[in-house]
Parts: sequence; C-alpha cells; structure tokens
Amino acid sequence: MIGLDKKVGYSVATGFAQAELIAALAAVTANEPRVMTVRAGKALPSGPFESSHRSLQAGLRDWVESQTGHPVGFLEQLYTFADGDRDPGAGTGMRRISISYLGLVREQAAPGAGQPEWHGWYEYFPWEDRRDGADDRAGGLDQIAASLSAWAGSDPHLSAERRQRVDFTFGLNGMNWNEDLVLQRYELMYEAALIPEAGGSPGFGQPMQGDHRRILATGIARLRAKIKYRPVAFEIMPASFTLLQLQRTVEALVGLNLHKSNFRRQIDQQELIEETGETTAETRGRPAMLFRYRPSVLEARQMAGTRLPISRT
Amino acid sequence: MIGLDKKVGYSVATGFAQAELIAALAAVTANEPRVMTVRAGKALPSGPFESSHRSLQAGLRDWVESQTGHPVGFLEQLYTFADGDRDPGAGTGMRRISISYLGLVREQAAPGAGQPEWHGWYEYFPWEDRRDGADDRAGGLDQIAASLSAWAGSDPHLSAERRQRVDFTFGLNGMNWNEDLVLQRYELMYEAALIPEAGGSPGFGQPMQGDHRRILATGIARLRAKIKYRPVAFEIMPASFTLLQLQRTVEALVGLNLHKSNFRRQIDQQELIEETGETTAETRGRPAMLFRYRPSVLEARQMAGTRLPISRT
DNA sequence: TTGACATAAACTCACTATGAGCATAATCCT
DNA sequence: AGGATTATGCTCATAGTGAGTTTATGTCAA
Repeated sequence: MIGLDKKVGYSVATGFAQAELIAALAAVTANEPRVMTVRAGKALPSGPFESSHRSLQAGLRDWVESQTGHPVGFLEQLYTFADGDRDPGAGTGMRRISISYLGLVREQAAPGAGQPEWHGWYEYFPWEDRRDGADDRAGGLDQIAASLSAWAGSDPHLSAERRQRVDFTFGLNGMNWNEDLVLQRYELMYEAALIPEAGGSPGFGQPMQGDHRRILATGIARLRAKIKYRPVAFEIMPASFTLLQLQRTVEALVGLNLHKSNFRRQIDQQELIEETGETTAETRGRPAMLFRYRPSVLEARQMAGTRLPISRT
Repeated sequence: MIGLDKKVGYSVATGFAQAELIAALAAVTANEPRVMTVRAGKALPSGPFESSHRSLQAGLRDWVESQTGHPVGFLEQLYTFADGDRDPGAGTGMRRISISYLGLVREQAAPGAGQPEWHGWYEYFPWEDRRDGADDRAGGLDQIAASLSAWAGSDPHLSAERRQRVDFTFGLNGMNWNEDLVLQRYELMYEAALIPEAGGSPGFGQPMQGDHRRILATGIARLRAKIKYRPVAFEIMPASFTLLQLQRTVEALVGLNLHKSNFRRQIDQQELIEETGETTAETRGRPAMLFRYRPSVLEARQMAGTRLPISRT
C-alpha cells in the first residue's frame, strides 16, 4: 500500500480514485435539530470534488452558503471513507473516496422549488432523543434492548461479552446513558443487523442511502462531544437569545434535559455571553434578558481544554 | 462542487483524484517521542492508496505492522487534505488527495538496511518541548516570540489583533501555555513566514517535504488532546511498567512536566491499572511496583467523557 | 557499617467545580 | 387580586484538583 522504496512502476490506475464530498449540515428550529437532505430525505447532499477549488473546505463552504443562503458558522471535516465492504456500487475497480463534513448553519433556507429539505435528525435515530418530551415512539429503547439481547444470546460463545458491550453502549442494567456514543450505538445495531442498510429489517429509524446514516451518526457524535468544551452552540443561535433558548438548543443537540440553574451558572462563569440590556416577552412568565456572545472570548475559548496534573514548581 | 441536481454531464476527469496515504507513526524511546521517517528524516512514509485493500484503515495497519514488526495499538485518521495552495508539484490538473493517519507503536524497529529511521519529533518542533530537561536550543521560544512580534508590527492595521493571537497561542504576556495548540502554533509561524516550507528562512526546527510537518503537527496535537480523556498512553508502554515510567512517557508526549503525586492519584482513581505484584530496581532509589493495564476497564474508558449539567429529576 | 542520596508511596489541606434543590422576582391570564 | 408561569439568584453537600509534606525503602560511597 505504501511503498517506501518503490520509486517507479505504478500501474496507470494505481492510487487513483473517485473523490466525493458529503456534507451533514445541521440547524436547530423549534428545539428540533434538523439535517439537510436530498432525495426525499434519503440522502445527504453530496457531489464530486472538482479540481477548480482551492481546498476542500473552501469549496464546500462556498457551495453551502449559496445553497442555504446563510453563512456557515462552523464547518469541520468528519472522516474519509474508502471502505469497499459497505459500498454497494463499486465494481469498476476504481475506488470511491468519500470525504465527509459536518456544518452548522443558523437558519434553514426557506422552502422552495428545488430546495433541499430539512429533516429532524431524530427521525433517523429515534433512540438518540432522551429528552422528556420525546415520545418514545415505536423503535424505542426497550425494543432495541430486546433485539440486542436476542442477538447477544444467539452466539453462546460471545454472549457475555456482547451483553456487556450492549449494556455499556446503551446505558442498560445500571450503566449510565452516554450521549456521545451515537456512532458506537449505530455500529452495534448495524452489527446486530437491526439496520436496513446492513440487510436488517426496518423498524429502527428511517434508513438512508449507502453510508449516509453512518456519516450523520458520526456528525452527531462529533457535535455532542464538541459542545462540551467548545462554544459551538452559538454558531446555531440567532444574534441575541435568552438563556432558556440557548439551553433548549443544547438540549436538542445532546438529546438530554439539562439542569436549569447549573446550566446558567456554567454559561456565565465561562463569560462567553453578555447582556444586551434588552428583554423579551416571548413567553408567558417573567420576561427574560437577552444575551449575545462575546466574540473575543469566544475566539479564545475556541481552543481550550486540558485536565492534566501540570507541575508549575 | 456538490451538485444536487446535476445528474449528468461530468467531464471525464471530474471528481477524480490521486489518492495518497500518509502516516505519522509515533513511539517513545528513552523518554523521547519519535516519529518514523523516510528520506533522511525529511518525509513521513507515504504511498498511493491501492484498490486491493478492503479499507483505508485495514490496509494501513497491515502495512505498518509488516514494516515495524510490531502491532499498531492505535491508529486513527487525522485529516484529508486537498489544498492546492500548499502543494508545489501539482500542475497536472488532477488533484492529489492526501489522507493522513496517526499511529502509535510500542517499540521502534531495530535499525537495519533499508529500515525507516526514527527521529525525535521535537527536532521538527523544538518549541513544543517545555519539559525542564529540554535545553532551550537555538530557535527557542524567545527567538520565536521576537520574530512573531516583528511580524505583528509589520502591519499597523492588524498588529493588535496579531499580538493578541500570538500571546494566546504561545502563552506569552501572562497567558498560559496550552500544549494542545501545536497546529495553531505551526500555522501561525507559517503565516509569519518563519517556516522554510512557506518560503521563510530556516532556523525554527527541521523542515520536511511538502505538508508533512503540518501533518505531524496535526498528529501531535491530536495525541496531546486525546491523552487527557482516553487511555492512549498505554498503547505505547510495555506490558508492565512503573508509575514513573508511565509519567515520563506522558510528559514526553505532552512536552510538560507533570505533578508526581497528582498524576499517580489520577491514574489510580481511574482504576486503569493494577499491580503485578513484582517490583523493579532499575533506578537508584526505592524499588517501584510494577503495574499492568486492566484491559476490561480500558475498553470501557475508551469511550467516556461528559461535563454537562444533566438533570436527573 | 553508616550516612548521604534517590526514589516510591501515602497523606494533608485549601480551593474550585459540580449536582441538587429552594427562594424570590417579574410578568401574564382570568 | 390571585394563580400560573417563567426568570434569576442563592445555598449546601460533595467530588475533583493543585500544591505540598511525610514516611518508607532501596543504592552507593566513604
């Protein structure tokens, strides 16, 4: 694969591949995270990488902004796939390389002819929404747990190991639910053939074309992990907002209910936001103060993080 | 770039590219992190991605193991580049896509004919080693600070902003050094033309071919960030080790001195390791207990992490 | 043999962050 | 006016972290 001393002798096609970009673009509307889709919600927007662009990132950004009509606040490369095993339409001998991205946009485009549609991302992963409001629709955790238990039991040799893995990944039998394990959960269900894309029976979430649901899972996982130590939630919020709106947005993304006063404390001791001085009376109760981000602090916090016992002596 | 409704009409070459894999393989020997290189330390091992392999990861793993003679404990995709701006030998019209990986190996291969060489990674980034022992060689922080200060002053319009960025990124003027910002520091120096690869003058670290030093910086940054919340250090350690050996290894990777007793406390309250029962007298002082990892816990800790104010009521 | 030295391992203490819940304030609705 | 509703502030116990000190157990050199 990698030749240290092969300086010559490649066949013509060697090392050449078809390059494709796939974007998972997320927005939050009405406390519901949504993802931009094509083909009636069955695929993420994608297309060939063309050589006219300076870089992957720059080209993708231009394209997204022209499509959505809104600037992309956050755009991050997710993963590059070339797995033949999961890619059905190969055959040509030339590999397809898919470079996937996660992007956050502030608002979704107005629906119009030929416009991409936005779908709630929990349609694809109903089990990932553990907020109180989330009606535990068909395909809830209980059913998944039952199916996975059956799968674990189906191989007497591996069943103990499998059960442990299931419990940990899905927060069962006394384990805590870990909202970051979106991809691990999807992969586990895939392995247990609960996913139509893997030849399993439908029932657990809407399927997508090819690998797209896996890419979306990767994006959700990345976003949920990142939101804890980088102020990415602001990329999705409007210019001014109340603390509850911010909390609801974060809750939508992580799929969990947060503790109100502790959330507020965390936000303001990080000094990420400041009052605008105005209030809003959108809700029934006491009017809430409006806040805005403090871009300077934001930029610094953009890169932070450490928890090592450093010696300063 | 991405065509939603362009179903036909691509030119033949559209979307095709030359795919290349680049690996940053790290090991720690004698408390010094090293990276596998080719071409007399001027390049990371790389080669074309061939279609015979099932997946990127699997192929790279096979290759690395055959080259180093040791299993790769940890292998993670870093980033995929297709930036034309930094790639000198383009010209063909077909883009080159570089998919880079970070790998950790336990020991370095015995030196032999045709064997790849290992170089200390601080040869390429002397300023990243902030341990006490690190003799502040030529090209130390003071010189970099001076050069960057000159660069900041060279544009009266941007100088304030630049100075702030420099201070934050390099931990100057009262700011703390953040060991994770390896890539940001390199990019900043690149922008300030302190890097030969950018047409700057030599002096700050050994240069490498093309983008390779940037890839290495990305790998170091990723590893430093990851070591805080995932037990990756064990992937580099031998089967049994003392706590000080473990600490020295982590220190080598993060380029900082750690607080001894706090480090030990963190390790054992995470329950990642257990005593083997034996002791070693490698050092002059009191013999140290030997430890080994606890694979079961290790696997669970492999995916952890959260710090959100979750509501459990 | 003895003391100087070096390292390991355990323990202390102040301070900060976090989880949980309660109290008070300012609106709207009827 | 009074209840409902939401916002914001405050308390308190507990866990985690930074920074040291103390005690144990070995080697090495005089």
